[in-house]
Amino acid sequence: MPELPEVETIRRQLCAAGIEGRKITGVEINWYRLCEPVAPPEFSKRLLHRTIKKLDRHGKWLIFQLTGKENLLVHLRMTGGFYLSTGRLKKGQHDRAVLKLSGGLNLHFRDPRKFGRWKLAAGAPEKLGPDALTVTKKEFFEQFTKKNKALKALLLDQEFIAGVGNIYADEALFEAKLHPLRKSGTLTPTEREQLYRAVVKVIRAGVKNKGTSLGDGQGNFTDLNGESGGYRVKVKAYGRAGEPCESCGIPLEKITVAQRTTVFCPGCQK
DNA sequence: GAAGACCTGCTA
DNA sequence: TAGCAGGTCTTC
Repeated sequence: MPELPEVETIRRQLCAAGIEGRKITGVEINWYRLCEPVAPPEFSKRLLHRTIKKLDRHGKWLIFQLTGKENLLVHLRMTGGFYLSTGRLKKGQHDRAVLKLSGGLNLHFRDPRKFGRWKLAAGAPEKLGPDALTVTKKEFFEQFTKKNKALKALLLDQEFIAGVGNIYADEALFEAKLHPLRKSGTLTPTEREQLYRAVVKVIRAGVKNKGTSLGDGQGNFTDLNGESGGYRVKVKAYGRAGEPCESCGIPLEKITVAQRTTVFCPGCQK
């Protein structure tokens, strides 16, 4: 279920666990559609004996920078996640792949819904806008001139900003007091700035709280240690249709925008 | 745009 | 049992 903050949390924890600098000494792929652009046997062969130089991230993509010409790009999609084990390999029920690393560390990729994807590519993922965690106001405004569509659809568009998903899109629009169906081309400069600040604010809050801050108890995101976070800040819009807006008291409404469930306050968001 | 496809597990 | 899920791609 990861959006940018969840992916960033996993990245930081894998780095802290010392994944960088380790060599891939074994590869097991248990789901034939996991990898692109080649089938598991060839994919495994290309990963074997490479060293993870650095673990990077852009938007929702994890980028394993490897020695050699190709990098391993991982997208967790809806239910993907990593965890580590040591010693003799014991596979979990939903493990779709495992990388054995030097020093006896095993990196498991768990993904119940099998939506996650591993890619081998020369560079970074394509067709991504600026990363939502580090985007500058200037970049954000530049992106704005390129598209005119409903704000909710715009925020979910990874070519516009990389990393924002359904929860953080709703939270950012609530924070900015902007209606999800409002066309991006109608925003005043002040409103564009409000939206920029809101996006950065909710994404940073998510990262700070280890990606769990916006869970409302229903979410099942767990970090590397299987923890869902010791404290959480309640979401203000996502998943709260029918509840009173914490700002004006009017019940929040649920609509569908860009095929995604969208919750907003008809009183506050214009 | 909208709808379907990809998948499984959880909740109502 | 039906409906829903925090993502993205393909095809009208």
